[in-house]
Amino acid sequence: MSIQETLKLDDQICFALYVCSKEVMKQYRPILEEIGLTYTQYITMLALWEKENVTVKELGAKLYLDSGTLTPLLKKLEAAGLISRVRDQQDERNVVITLTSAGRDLEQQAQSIPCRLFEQSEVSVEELQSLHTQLHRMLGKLKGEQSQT
Amino acid sequence: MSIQETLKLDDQICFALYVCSKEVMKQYRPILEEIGLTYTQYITMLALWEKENVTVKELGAKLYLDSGTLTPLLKKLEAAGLISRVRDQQDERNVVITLTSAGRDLEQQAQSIPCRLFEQSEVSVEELQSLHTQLHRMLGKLKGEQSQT
DNA sequence: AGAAATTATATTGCATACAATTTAATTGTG
DNA sequence: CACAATTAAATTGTATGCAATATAATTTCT
Repeated sequence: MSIQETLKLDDQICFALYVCSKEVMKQYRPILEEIGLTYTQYITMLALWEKENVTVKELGAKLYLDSGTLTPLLKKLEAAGLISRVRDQQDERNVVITLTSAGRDLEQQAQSIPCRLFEQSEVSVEELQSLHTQLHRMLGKLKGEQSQT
Repeated sequence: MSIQETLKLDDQICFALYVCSKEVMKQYRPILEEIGLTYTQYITMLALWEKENVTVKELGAKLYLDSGTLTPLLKKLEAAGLISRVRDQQDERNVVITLTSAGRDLEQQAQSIPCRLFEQSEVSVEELQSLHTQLHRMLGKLKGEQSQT
């Protein structure tokens, strides 16, 4: 009776998460289009601006994506001139991702994006903060279970 | 300095939402596989168990999906014998979705799914409730903006 | 009534996601 | 050292998602 004991769509937290995530991505789309990135390409660049010279594996761990998704995506970013993909001479199994100068320059243009999104969101800082905290907590639980299995 | 004023990946609420949604869907996958549904097919069936005899348009509004996604998905559910897609005699533009008896029977097998997910989630009812409320509130804001535009 | 505008699906094209398999390189072991 | 096991990417196949376009049916408007 409390929670999760019915099949009603709007009672499903999974559905709220799914829709909320998609709607937020929809807000990003026109803004990211200005700098020529899709949403997934954007979070990939965020990860690389934070730390480059990473392998596909490391990048995938941070982004929760596997090589099946990343390989073609990284090839597109490479074709766009934002990154380079080079086999590690030390261990040829690894492909190391580096930013090009164009990729590094793009960070400046992206600086304003979080603020722009926040401003158009009508949501208070407290509410976002609280949501953020809860999502991270839940994520921790989800990851914990998996390693348990 | 407070929130959303940096490009750090883990500071982005959009990323927390995106990852959390994917991880939750990952939890569902093996359970839904038992009844032969993907996650999107599952939420589509949830919507239909609640109210059938709906058009693709109405279903799309409830699920936040357009005909480009729904048409092929509904054809698969039809091929699986769970639903029927029939042109409305009154208005041939509409396609009305109805459950077959197999589709209706499947609801029984799905009854336990929310509970099973909750039990393996390690998250408290209060936490889920709170997250759910906040997601709905944010969703309301996001939808509000769109109609404004 | 008949053309124009609108509406509901379907289709096409592009970009993810992810499981499963393949390939190539490296490591561990007898 | 040779071979099995492991590991990292890439590839293949299936299923979304969504923008843009196409198609067909209905409505509106003159």
